[in-house]
Amino acid sequence: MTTYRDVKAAILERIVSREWPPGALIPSEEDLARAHGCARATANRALRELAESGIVERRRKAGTRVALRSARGAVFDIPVVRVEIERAGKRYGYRRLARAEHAADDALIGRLDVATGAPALFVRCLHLADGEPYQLEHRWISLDAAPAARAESFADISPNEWLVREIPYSRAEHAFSAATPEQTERDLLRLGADEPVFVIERRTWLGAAPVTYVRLSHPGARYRMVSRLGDAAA
Amino acid sequence: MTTYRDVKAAILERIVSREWPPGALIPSEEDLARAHGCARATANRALRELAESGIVERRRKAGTRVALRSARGAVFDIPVVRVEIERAGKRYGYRRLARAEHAADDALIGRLDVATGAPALFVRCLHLADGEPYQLEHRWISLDAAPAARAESFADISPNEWLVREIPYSRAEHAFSAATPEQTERDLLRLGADEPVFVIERRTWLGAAPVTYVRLSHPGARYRMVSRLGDAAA
DNA sequence: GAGTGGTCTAGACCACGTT
DNA sequence: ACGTGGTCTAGACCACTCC
Repeated sequence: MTTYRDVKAAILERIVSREWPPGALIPSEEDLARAHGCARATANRALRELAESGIVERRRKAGTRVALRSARGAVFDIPVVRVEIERAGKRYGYRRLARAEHAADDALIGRLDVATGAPALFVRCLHLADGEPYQLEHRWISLDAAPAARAESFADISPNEWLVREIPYSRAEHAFSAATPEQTERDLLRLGADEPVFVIERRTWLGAAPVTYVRLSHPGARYRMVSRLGDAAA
Repeated sequence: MTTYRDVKAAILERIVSREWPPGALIPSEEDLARAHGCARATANRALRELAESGIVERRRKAGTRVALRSARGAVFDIPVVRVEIERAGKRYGYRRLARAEHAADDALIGRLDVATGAPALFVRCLHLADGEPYQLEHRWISLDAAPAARAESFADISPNEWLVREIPYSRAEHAFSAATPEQTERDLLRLGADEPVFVIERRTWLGAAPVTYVRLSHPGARYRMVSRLGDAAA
């Protein structure tokens, strides 16, 4: 039986061998199905998945071509920080530094995408690995989207973990950057004089409603964010 | 006609409304198909795609559950730098700073994953936006995988762009980090005294053969890498 | 207009893993 | 053992877009 994986591998093999170089036209679904002795749906799934991972580009009538790829689709997993630390074989530590309820001001509106005066909860906390500062978390939670957060002190559980358990989301936006830490941040993360921070920002939505904005900073010199390996490979 | 998108949206809607909270069991493909009056294959595609974007988790026999999601699948596009600059409405500039052929030494072997003594080409160049340094590129190319690079001076075209045009790849690995620049880098990027760099590293393979390792550094305070918005949303 | 991809259907068989 | 997901088939109709 010819599977869609077989077809996918066969196509990838021709691309890799440069028999079909970047820009080349790949046979139509029907031709591929005939050549491999399978149903058109099978060839379709192979091509569709190759297109999803950016290896080929498809257009009706124009056909399927080997993509001239820049470098699309680096996929990153950002795990719960506790899991990340424990997976590295270290002891996880947690300290809540601050918790306060605010009405949204202008600065927050830009980040959390809520209306003026909307109730929001701010939490600052520190995650430690083997007692060493690992990640500093600044978090704003929309109390409209997650009213249950009002009853939670976050003294023992991090907002990160609580949200994962309690509030789903349907859309997320991430940004990565490098920054020079402010004095407070430098002290909390016990950073060296010239050491930068690696910053992950995330905003999530539940349907149309913004749920949370978080800024996670790591000691830059000791942290690397590595992408999941490409799934397109054989 | 009920499409797989309809089914997907209907499921997402119940997740978003918390009718099916994180951890909840979702009806089986067969039940969903019956409920929506569609074929099982249609329900299957809806659930499969939701699983691919990490919204649900599937296990044979155990069924499909709303995922307890950390934050998986932030997808980043890393475009050709020239395109990135031009899309921002700026004038693109390019300067090749160095080009040299080496046999791979230990340091390179760790990064490029080639054998000792394998021939490699090193290129350093600078990309500018409106005359301002934008990105510094350190590149090693395996001459086994891309022998044609030997004939290319890279005086007028960046290795980035040349590789995209000439050599396909089937797998890539990315890492992002923050770093303190060395003096040379600081000068080339015209960085302020305390300004960190945002570093993107990429390794690519063509089948089993390593193709290239590149380190791209940006002025950290002026650069943000933002993820494509989630595709799961309605 | 004609070729290509996009999708649906109804049925089938199999693999896996929980029970 | 049995229920669930994983996949294939053969055929069909439609939508887009290039010529």
